[in-house]
Amino acid sequence: MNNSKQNKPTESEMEILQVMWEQGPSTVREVHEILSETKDSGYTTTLKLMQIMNEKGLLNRNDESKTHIYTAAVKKESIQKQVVSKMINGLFKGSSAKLVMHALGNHRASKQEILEIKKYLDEIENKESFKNKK
Amino acid sequence: MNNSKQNKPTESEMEILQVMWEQGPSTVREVHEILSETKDSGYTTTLKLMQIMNEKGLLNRNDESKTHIYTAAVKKESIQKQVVSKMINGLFKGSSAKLVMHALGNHRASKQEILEIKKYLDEIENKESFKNKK
DNA sequence: TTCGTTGTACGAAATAATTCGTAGTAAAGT
DNA sequence: ACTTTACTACGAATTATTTCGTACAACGAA
Repeated sequence: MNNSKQNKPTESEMEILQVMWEQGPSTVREVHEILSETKDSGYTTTLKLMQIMNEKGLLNRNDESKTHIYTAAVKKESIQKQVVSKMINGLFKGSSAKLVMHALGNHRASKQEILEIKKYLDEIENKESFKNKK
Repeated sequence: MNNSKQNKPTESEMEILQVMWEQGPSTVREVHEILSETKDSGYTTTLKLMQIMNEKGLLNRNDESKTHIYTAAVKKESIQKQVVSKMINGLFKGSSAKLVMHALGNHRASKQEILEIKKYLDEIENKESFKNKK
């Protein structure tokens, strides 16, 4: 069933996943090109990493043609969830509210975003009271 | 100047910091005791880690008495900020709102917490419009 | 004083993660 | 056909992190 679980990506693997989520299916060269903008490890390093990630089930690979095409095998949302959870439980002792305020405190959100969040909060509240009524 | 920067704690170091923030100044034994509840490495492992953290400037140490007393040398808030920022920039591409909704989506917040967040959002909005008026 | 207990120090082994060198292969140019 | 170029594979070196064994010092009890 959940094959996307349990293998939590390392730091470098995360960097690669982030590129893949942005770019969609890519070759090693493409990924490496983007990575090089902010990092200076060699091409074979990226290659090796992606091979490992394939073994781990983090990436899928199509090797029909000589130049292989990789695809993210884990959903961004699932990793986000994993990371956020860990953070709430560890650093914020279970209080998502604390995390939320920290997030908003450090990265000023636009008016537009604030509205969205409020709307979202309303939805949650409604769901809550609905549940309580049942 | 900023000696609390640059040395980002490793995974295990974070665990120790979390204990220290909860408990305040502690001995190695005290920290280790708590850690053992969820982990099974030996006493000297914790000791070594804390010694390293002291060298790195993550912990301060009072060694007047035979049994040394350690204290967190970095503020919880500063590490939280660091971690949250990294996450927003990496996983959430700069949108704190996205992170916020993920956080709230995964960890149901209490009515009380939701109110707090709303209040906080109002404050932000006000600050914003104040700034704009100037 | 002599033990047993509780500590620290610290080298070094074990493990994890990252990085690269080198070999080999297919495709494209000349 | 030969050379260059663009790939993959993969072992192995390097570096980072975690873990522990062992030595030794201080302290309190017998």
